[in-house]
Amino acid sequence: MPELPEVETVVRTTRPRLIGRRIVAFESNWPRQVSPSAAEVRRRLLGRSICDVARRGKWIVWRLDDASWLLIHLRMSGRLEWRRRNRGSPDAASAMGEPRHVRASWAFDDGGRLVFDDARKFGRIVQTDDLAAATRDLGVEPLEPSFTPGVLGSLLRRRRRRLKPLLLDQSVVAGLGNIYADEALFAAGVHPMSPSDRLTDAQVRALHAAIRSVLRRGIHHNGATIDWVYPGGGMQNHFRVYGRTGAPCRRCGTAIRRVVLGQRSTHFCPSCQPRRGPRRTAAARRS
DNA sequence: TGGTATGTTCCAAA
DNA sequence: TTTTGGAACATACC
Repeated sequence: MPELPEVETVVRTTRPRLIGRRIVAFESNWPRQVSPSAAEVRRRLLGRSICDVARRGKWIVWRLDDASWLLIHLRMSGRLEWRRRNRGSPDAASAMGEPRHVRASWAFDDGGRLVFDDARKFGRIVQTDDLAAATRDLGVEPLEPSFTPGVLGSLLRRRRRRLKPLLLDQSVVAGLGNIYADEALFAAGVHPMSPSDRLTDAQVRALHAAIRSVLRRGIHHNGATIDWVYPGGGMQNHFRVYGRTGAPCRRCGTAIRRVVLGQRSTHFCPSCQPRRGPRRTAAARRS
């Protein structure tokens, strides 16, 4: 379920229940996803209190009272879910709908228990004393004031890459994923295969505004519910291109096309997102 | 059965 | 050097 809006929703909904809580237990059933190691993370977490819950790109960031940090990445299928403290039989737990793929869990001093459920085991849990080092490779935060059209333009123009894979590169812009990249490119009216150094200033400004707009809309709708992984969001009802292959473009009626770029499905309107850029009027050419 | 999946990393090749 | 493609990770769903 995890792109920036979904992660932000998780952060906002878990924050009030996590801040001030002391961690009294940590368990991991899939040590490969825990760094530096499950034992070390448990040793470092036990007894610590959570001072803040934030987000950096697609990472959930817990600040602990010893100035250390716990980072959680949901990757493709991770989710955090509150459970009551497990004190019944396994049957009782399953009757309560215990998630089927619990890979890790935290118990807190108020009796709460948070589980990390992750069918595909791609998720990551990282303990660190150096947040800056741990997030060194992440690019600009697209909703921060520092993300300006000028910044985006310079990020795009100092490379020559196709726009779609570039937007998915977390070291360039942190937080965009396959859904919101497609939606942003549509909203900006630019073709996903456009070379990043060939956009006009107007196109850069449009893409900048589109990125912020689709992410804000995603957050407003609590993210998108796409499959069995993430319930609760409503943004999927507002997609203009993602998952709409063959359906008529809501703006012009042209059938939405799907291509594969960088091994990812890419959806776009061939009419609203022309490869050669929008037609320029004679007046615009003269100016 | 095969294709697809909201993510990332690593390596090879162009 | 930069960019791209493929495989890998692991599981579920249609």
